[in-house]
Amino acid sequence: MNGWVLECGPGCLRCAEKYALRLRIIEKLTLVSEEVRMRMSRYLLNTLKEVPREAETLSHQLMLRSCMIKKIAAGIYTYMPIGYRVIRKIEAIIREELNRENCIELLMPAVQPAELWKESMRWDFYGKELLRFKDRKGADFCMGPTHEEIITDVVRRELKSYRQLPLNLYQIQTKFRDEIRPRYGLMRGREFIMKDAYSFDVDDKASEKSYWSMYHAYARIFHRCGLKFRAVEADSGAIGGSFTHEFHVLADTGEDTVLSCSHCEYTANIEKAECRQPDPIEHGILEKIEKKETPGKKSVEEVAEFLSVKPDKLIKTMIFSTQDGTSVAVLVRGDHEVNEVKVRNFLGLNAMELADEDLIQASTGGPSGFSGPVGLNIRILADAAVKEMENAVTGANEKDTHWVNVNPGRDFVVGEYGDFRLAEKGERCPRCDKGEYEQFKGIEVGQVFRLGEKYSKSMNCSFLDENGKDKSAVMGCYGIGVGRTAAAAIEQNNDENGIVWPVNIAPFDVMLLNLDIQDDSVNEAAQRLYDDLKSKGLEVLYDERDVRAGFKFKDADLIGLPIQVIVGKRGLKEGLAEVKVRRTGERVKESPENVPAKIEALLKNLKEQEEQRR
RNA sequence: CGGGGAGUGGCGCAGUCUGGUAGCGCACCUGCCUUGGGAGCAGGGGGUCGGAGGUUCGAAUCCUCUCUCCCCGACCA
Repeated sequence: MNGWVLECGPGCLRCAEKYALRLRIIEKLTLVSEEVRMRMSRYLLNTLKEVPREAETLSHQLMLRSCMIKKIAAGIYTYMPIGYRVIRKIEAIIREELNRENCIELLMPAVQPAELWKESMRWDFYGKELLRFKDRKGADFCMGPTHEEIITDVVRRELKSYRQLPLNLYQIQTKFRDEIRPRYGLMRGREFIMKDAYSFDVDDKASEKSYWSMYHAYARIFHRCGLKFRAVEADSGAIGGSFTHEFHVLADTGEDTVLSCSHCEYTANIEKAECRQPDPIEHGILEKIEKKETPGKKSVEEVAEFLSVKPDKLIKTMIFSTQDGTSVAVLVRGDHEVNEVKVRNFLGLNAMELADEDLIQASTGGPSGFSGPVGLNIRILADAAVKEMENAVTGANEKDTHWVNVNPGRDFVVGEYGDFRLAEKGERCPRCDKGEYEQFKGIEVGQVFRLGEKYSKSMNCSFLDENGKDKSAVMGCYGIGVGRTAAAAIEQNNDENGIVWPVNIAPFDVMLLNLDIQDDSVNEAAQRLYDDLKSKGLEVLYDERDVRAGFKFKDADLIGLPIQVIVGKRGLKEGLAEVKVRRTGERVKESPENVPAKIEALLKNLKEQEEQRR
């Protein structure tokens, strides 16, 4: 093409000095490779005007349209050059922040032998999510969905003395989980890049310290990624452990629901969110219990309407079947919902499900829709709010019949009262007296988790303490979904024209648009700008393709680099280039010499704003 | 795993009911023209119609089996 066909590179003596400078900058940025000139015509970045049918969510659509990822199979993607740059940026931030907390990076195998999983008892416990296969000798292996087994094995071989602790090891690696239903692109893939870290400490107290140091590292990481997020208290699930926080990026398309107090710091996953103890009521006259016919009225709404009472006068009775085949009744107020996670944790169960028609009939003597606690002979749990109910309505355990004027204590006995319902937005905060719950949708991008001695005990990872006594290491594990973080960032930063990358994780800083590649003076100015920007350490994608201006504008907006520099015949006539801020659409004209400084100032500004976001 | 839907060129789709030798838009290549928000005209390349079997003179189209993908639900760090 015109004038700059000659590539200069590391071998070019004329540019040797400039080159050395670039290499130094690159090292600092911890990006592995940097091309001499990021020319769009020589890059691999084919944008799509139309949205592939498979893409449901915005981030997925935009990633496909901007050529960040290509699907190879369900939940399995290639990270295309521009997508991979984003991944590397996020990884670089993670590395910096973890290293600052004295975490040490290593890399464990993706393929893991079954024997370690059998040792930790998870070979049988982990379901089909674990992709298993045999080698040529018939030995069992799996693709690692997580690395507790491997890291515990690694550390138990090395760990001898309490003097070696604390220890926190991490890796950034591709994991595989054979999800039932992968979807939403990188948001929920089967193969995905994850940072996982594991801490080892002498005791609970030290482990808690490690936990909070990771918690704070995570907060810094997501702030630096320019994301609005919340650290939420979460259910510790089947892995077991005392407490855990999930980091959720706030986005309407998130799959998780998060409740957060408007006044205090309390924030929790809806599975975990506590309900405030109900205020005691003033007791009135207890009416006489009475049977009413309620033909065909099964749901709370139907019964309430039929009997002309409010739903909160009803006691909803849910029958669950447990692992051992017994059934449990859970009572909640008619306008509340049972929180199965809370019930399951209270009962110490791994699995529990709603009873089917047969079991309901067998447990209560009546059909579903008419269950109630009166005369019920199975274990009964009740939400605290039920205790404060009077003259309530509930099923009579026979077809088309309900009791009215039912009173707890008088007409039925509850085994245990507790917090068994889902919290809702607008409710008063359980922790402070001033706030109420606000609700968010969130994308879980990270989790910090205390494992205790679960793995160190079963796999015998121990050390000698200062008294020469053998002790199990106290562990914690900490994950960040790297690809999911990228997807969440798009979910949170976009407009009708495309992606709006936060500065710190944008694939490049600047999109340089050359609008008149036939014009020598424009070429010369654009090229000089390119070199000036690069020498300032900025990452520039140079669009010098032979396409119309409109095409370049559309692509630039779609790809969403924070800053666009537009060089064209028109502006250059007045000696000016144009600088556009993608996020705000703000445009300023500057003489080319001033452009680099202007951009640096704009980027600094953007960065500060983004890192402050909450 | 239950329910629903779809597989036709790189992407988005029509054609399938009623069988007759595959088409449109975008993208790509060539030329002209145009050139600050995804231009226009002309020409061109590319598809064993997911796969296997069957029916038929003839199958993208009808039948059987199979694979893959998507959506809803249940599940899940």
